[in-house]
Amino acid sequence: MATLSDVARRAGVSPATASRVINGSSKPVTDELRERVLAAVAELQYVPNAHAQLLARSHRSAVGVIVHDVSDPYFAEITRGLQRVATDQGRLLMICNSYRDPDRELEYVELLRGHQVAALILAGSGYHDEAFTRQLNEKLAAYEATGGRVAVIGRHEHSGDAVMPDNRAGGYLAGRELCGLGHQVIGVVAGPRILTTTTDRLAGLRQALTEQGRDLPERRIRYAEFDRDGGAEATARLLDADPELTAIVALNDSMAIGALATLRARGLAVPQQISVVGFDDMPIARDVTPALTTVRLPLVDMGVRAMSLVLGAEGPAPRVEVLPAELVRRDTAGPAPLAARVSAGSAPRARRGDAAP
Amino acid sequence: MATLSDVARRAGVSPATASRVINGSSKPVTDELRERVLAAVAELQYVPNAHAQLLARSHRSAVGVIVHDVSDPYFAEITRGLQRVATDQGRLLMICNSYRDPDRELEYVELLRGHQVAALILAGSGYHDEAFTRQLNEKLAAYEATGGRVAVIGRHEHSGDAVMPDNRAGGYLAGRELCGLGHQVIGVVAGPRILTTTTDRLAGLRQALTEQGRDLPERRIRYAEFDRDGGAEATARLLDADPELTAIVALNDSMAIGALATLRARGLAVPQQISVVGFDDMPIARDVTPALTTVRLPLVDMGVRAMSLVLGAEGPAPRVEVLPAELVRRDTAGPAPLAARVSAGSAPRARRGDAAP
DNA sequence: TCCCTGCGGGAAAGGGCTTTCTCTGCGGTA
DNA sequence: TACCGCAGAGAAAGCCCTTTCCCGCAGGGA
Repeated sequence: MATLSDVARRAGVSPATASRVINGSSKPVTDELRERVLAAVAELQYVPNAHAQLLARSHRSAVGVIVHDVSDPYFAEITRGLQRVATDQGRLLMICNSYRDPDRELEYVELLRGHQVAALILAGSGYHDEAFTRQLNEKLAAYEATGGRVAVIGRHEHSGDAVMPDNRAGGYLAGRELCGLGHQVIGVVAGPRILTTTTDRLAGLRQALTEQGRDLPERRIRYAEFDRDGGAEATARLLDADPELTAIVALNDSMAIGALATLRARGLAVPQQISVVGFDDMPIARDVTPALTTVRLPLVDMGVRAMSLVLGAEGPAPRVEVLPAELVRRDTAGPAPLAARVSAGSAPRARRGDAAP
Repeated sequence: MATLSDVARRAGVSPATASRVINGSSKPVTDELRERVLAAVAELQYVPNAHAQLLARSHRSAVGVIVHDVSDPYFAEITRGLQRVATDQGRLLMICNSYRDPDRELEYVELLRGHQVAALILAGSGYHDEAFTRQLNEKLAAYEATGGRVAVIGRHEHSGDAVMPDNRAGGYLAGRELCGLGHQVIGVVAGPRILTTTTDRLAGLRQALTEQGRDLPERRIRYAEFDRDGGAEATARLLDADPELTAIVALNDSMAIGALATLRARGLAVPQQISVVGFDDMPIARDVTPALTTVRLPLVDMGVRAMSLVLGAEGPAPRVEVLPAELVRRDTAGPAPLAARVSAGSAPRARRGDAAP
């Protein structure tokens, strides 16, 4: 690879001058030398060694992002938001997939710290795991001690800037909607129970059901991977255990799509025989048939906020932004089948104005 | 940030020794010193500066990847394949989204070169654009001249290692299927015409239609963005211009999903009134209703091959691997409506054994 | 006893760049 | 004429590591 001194030699100037021309330094350089340097750069196809530059400047510019999986639409949307702000500010993003493996998450924190990122964003749910949480916080604290900025998306036991989707309120919304439609026996297709996302959404849902005089026993909750196949499988187990189910809440849209697949395979009509509510409102939700009723989270906006937080001025106290969830009514949630309503007694539909907790 | 000399000082050893301990050098170090160094590392939460390391070692290890958009399922699948091989070999991947912007693609080649990547993979279609192609090739040549390895996925005017989906054969498969089902008037929902992917798929399709005595006039092709909304919009335009259409080929699955949305909105039954064939077989294809008939490309495998090519031994001549396309019959393609068949005369269904061109 | 060998450790030379500091030569002012 | 100031260029000191080279020392063979 051609180096800066190659360029300088070829142009007949010192490396210092070459560097100044190439980086558009404020220090003035005569046009003649400038020309010569530029010509040498072109002839040698010179590209500065990024590592040498980063080493020489103390300026840290890149931002590290740890997500569960960028190709998962949930994170793809968040990443879009992150990217937008980063690009506007001329920042390079280093994106790492943890694939929901806590150890890998820890490793990536180190890796990104080693790469001298100016800030770190942890997107994706926190874990219910004491030991992991402690380790993560130690690492983050060490990073912050050296001037690194950190923001988390979703609930983590980290006391710093955070943007959080209101998962609990979202769960509540889903539950209230189904109660309002007269459903009595509601099953849940849930993600891994170690994720706070799962437990928060579940808590909101449970609260809504309790308020409406229903209950949500553990046997009507099935935990599985947070993806399409996990949803399909959990739905099958749910149906086997509880044939009188009239509604299913899937704790994310991928799982909901898996649920729809299982229901279709078993010949159950949605929403006539059984209703489904998803979570997240991924882009594909409107394109499945029937179109998915789901709880929308402002994913892109979450990314935008998190990146703004981390690139903006440091606040005196940690800032926490909670972004609201919103119910999107499409075609997978309908009134409970008459038989079920009559036998169990119907509940009035919740009024639109009811507030979430 | 703590540096290596901080660690060395604290452990009471030289930086050389500290480095040897930390990197597990083959040079022996007494247990006593080793302990002291390790302790210092833990106390200081020391993480080596990756840039300094990369500068000091001449060893280049990371691999650069330029895709159109990782969150597009097409590239997500390819990336999965790339990642798998890279991870196995302990390589870091730097993934950049060009968002189908040629200039950005050029920029990223420089960026990655600057980051001293050991190899470069260009995933995503080539462009029909002389000037761009020349510039790209210059940059790639410069990179290869310094020992960099390059592989492309998809057709590019680059004479190096390549893995290519057989887009043309795929288009042919789609066309033959629809002709076999008796369709006479077939429309195409195409991606940007500047992409080789678009033109290759179109060429195969046209060949199939021509062989079966149909034609494919330009007015039955609508070019739009290669995504869901592009597909929806192109379908609408197609329908407006040619109401007697009985089949639509969408040149990728995202567009096909957009097409289905438009057809649903207009109350056209798929496949009873109109058939749809997609392309790529993205994961979601089986979950839309009706499930999408499409042309499958071995996306993950393409990624695996490309990464293997680029990390394996350098061949004497450029290697080109063509991966076959395969028709996946699901529920969106059915026989042409009787009225259309009778009025236009039906063609016999193609035999299964027919070879692609 | 002396020399050689080999082990464990440190000194120091890069790696490619940025940036401060220094130097030269010129025009302008007293 | 002497001096000052400044514009424009270069020398050189880092940035933080890795790795080669070298050195001192202990043990073994002659």
